[in-house]
Amino acid sequence: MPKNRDDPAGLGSLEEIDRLIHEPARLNIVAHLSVVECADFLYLLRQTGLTKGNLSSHMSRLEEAGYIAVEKRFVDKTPRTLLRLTDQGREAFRSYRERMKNMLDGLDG
Amino acid sequence: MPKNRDDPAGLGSLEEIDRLIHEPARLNIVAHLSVVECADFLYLLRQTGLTKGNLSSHMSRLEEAGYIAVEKRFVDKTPRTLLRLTDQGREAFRSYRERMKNMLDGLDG
DNA sequence: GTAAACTGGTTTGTAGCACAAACCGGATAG
DNA sequence: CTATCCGGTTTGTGCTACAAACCAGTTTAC
Repeated sequence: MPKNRDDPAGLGSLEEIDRLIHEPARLNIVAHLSVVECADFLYLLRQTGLTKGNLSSHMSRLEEAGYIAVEKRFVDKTPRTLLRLTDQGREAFRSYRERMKNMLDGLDG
Repeated sequence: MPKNRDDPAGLGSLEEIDRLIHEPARLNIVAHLSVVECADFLYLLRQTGLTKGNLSSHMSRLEEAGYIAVEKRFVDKTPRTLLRLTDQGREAFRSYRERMKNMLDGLDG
């Protein structure tokens, strides 16, 4: 790993951190999606512990960024919103984890 | 590691994330301090790439939280500000890293 | 001298954002 | 008909990260 005189802690990667993913609420959402492939609004609501409004707005932000795809359907007359990570979102998350891990690993011998 | 039916991704720890440390600018500062034990303002300014105002205000927040100790001295008629992690700050950072690592490790098999 | 520029920061103003409360359309219950 | 629940969205607000402006003191130029 590159860790030279000007970057003794190997922390250069911190400057390029993706804040859209770094935010805990969204990190929570994205991490859950990364493991289940597809989840509905209510499932994420329970798992993340977010409020509905919060989940909704973070969902919108992730969608605008192209990190998740949102599909709204009706099942038995009631709406159901399905979320899934896009390839772009999956890659962004992979990259985020890599950076973060590099930083954390670089610190404790 | 506890990873039960209600927390399939082992993400419970995200709810207790220390936002004071999680913020990239401060994570940057704290991580640097964790590795050098003691640094002055100008060194951190260069290493972190923050502006002076930014570094100053984050420094204040970390100090108020008791995470760092700030010592202001005069050296050759010019002011010098030294920062170092307190035991509390060191422990908070250790805990942060642990949570973060657990989460990241729990995701990629 | 004294004015101008530099040094080592701090304070101030503002734009953005996370959060929860209030809201909303539709389905179901009484 | 009214009320209540379901599955969310929109709105209001308080916080905060950020950089620009500022400031006390020091060195340099003249």
